[in-house]
Amino acid sequence: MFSKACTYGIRALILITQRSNEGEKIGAKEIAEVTATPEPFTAKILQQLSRQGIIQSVKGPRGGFYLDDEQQNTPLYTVVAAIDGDQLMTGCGLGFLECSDEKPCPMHAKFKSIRASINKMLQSTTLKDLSNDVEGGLSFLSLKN
Amino acid sequence: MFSKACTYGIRALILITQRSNEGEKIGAKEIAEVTATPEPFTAKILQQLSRQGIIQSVKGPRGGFYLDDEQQNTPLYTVVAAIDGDQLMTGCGLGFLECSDEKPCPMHAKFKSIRASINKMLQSTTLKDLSNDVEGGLSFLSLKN
DNA sequence: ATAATAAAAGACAAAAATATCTTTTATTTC
DNA sequence: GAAATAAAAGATATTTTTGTCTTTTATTAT
Repeated sequence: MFSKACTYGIRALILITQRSNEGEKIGAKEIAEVTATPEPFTAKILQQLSRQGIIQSVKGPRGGFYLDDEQQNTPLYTVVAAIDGDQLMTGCGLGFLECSDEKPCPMHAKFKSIRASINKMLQSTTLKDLSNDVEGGLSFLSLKN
Repeated sequence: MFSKACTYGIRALILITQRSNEGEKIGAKEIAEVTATPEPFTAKILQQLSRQGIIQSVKGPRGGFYLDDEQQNTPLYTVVAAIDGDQLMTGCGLGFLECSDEKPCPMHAKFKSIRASINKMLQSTTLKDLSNDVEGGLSFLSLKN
């Protein structure tokens, strides 16, 4: 469903959101450790998210990554689109370019409601939502791969 | 969502089902042309599906691929599992191994109903269903990529 | 039997995704 | 200002996916 880069990115963002709420920044090394992801690869993804304005970064001692208040309201949709593109959310399930309601591929109808619920979920779930659940003990970010 | 191999495989299977209903076999070359897929790659996927008992194949002149009656009732689930595995249907959305209802990842709850509808769709849709829609003009298999 | 046909198998090639390593730049602390 | 720190950037490596090509095997038709 999502690429590894995307799952690593989401995991990292949830953790950064948590720390940001505690007024802390967090470095790539600790992010990789806590989220069980390969550090240099995760660092690359964070770089990309920073360039795209999804996170803030500060170089140097006591530097690291954080999210400002506005960024904590970023919906998952934006994150997934930034890393994986929007093929999952808008593209044809069988990979056809010309597929549409008017000229549907054989899976078009079957896919429609599924795509709708994926989109709804991605648009209505923010980083803050996910981080709140972890904070409240409803879910866990530190699981093994 | 699906790999290219999987979308090519599904496209091919729908066409083979149509032809099988007309009592015809169809060769890899024509399959690739009609479904707009790379021929040798599609041929490889068909080989794999044949080994896995999802399609029948006959070598030599007038040979080709076809589905027997039972195989036409194969649900998409079986096809997707055969080509892509069942990570999409059963795995964790964030890629964690240990994710479960008891110890859920941050996206677990959000994903649950989506995964359920994906599974339901894949289990309840057969190759024959999809081929019937194409046959009835409700959907189209020959679209551009 | 022979020739023609079409899938099977296996080797090979290219591209994309994943992962790592090194050097540079910015920032902070002393 | 110098040293230390941590992200940015860029080069490189590995693996997986996608795609192609060649040879072999089975079948059919003549």
